[in-house]
Amino acid sequence: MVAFHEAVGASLGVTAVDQRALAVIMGAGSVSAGELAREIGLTPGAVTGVVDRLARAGLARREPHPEDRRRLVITAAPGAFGDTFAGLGKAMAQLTDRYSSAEQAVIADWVARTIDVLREQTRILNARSRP
Amino acid sequence: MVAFHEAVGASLGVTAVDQRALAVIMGAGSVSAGELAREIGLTPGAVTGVVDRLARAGLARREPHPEDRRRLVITAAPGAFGDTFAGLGKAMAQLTDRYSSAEQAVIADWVARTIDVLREQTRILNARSRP
DNA sequence: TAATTTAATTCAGCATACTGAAATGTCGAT
DNA sequence: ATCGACATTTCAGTATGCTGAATTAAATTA
Repeated sequence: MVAFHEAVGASLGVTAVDQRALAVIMGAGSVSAGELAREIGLTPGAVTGVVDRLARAGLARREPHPEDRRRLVITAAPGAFGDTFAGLGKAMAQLTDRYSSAEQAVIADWVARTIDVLREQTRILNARSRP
Repeated sequence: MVAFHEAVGASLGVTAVDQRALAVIMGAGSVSAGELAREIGLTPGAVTGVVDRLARAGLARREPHPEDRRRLVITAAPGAFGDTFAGLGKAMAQLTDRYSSAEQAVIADWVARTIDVLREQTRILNARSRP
């Protein structure tokens, strides 16, 4: 999975950090530059570059905030990963079809819990290395 | 999962490439510096740095080749990820216990097939970006 | 034995992305 | 209307890791 993400990055000209930023953006729906900076642990100055690269790759949009003209509204571009993830989506859909709905439920449960485990372990590691 | 790997890297002072190199080393059992260079797509000069970092982190060993003294025998250090992955291993073992052996079989099957899908999609992406 | 090829390392030069600070433009409060 | 606070960008300086070439050492070939 890590190799796949590296390949996606190389293919689109974005870094690993950029992709994590995009995940944050998609998770939140939309964020400001400052929120993004706090969320991914970078300075505001670095976020400009992150959003630049995501926008250039067609993965995110940078729009003015309707009420506060200092702020940005950063959103994921609709169908952001379109071409890049189309192959994966199709292959995974095909894979899913091999299982009964009961089996799919078990798999979904396991995946959700595995994500929780990874999140927690990531938190622990990060706490250890930058306390 | 990508965030976890980044955290592992930060915690051990190794890069994403280093970790992929380690995966290659573990997969092959042992490799020479030149083989590693070809495998991960770097110049021999860069491989010196990769092995330096892996060795410094205690993840790999650099030993002389018994028959050809120009070559290196690079191996993964026994119990390489020990501390770093101990928490993950324990948590995942606990998670596994929640499922019946029939369910575990379904999950294992899905994971194996998902890995195949990711491998294939990675191959396709890499072929597209560096043809 | 001498010449050539091969393996790994070193090093200068280069590219990339981050930090920290200054600059710009905008909001809210007095 | 002015002042201070805030959001983002810009920019110089810095760190990191890669390439490509030169270097060292060892094996192979003549």
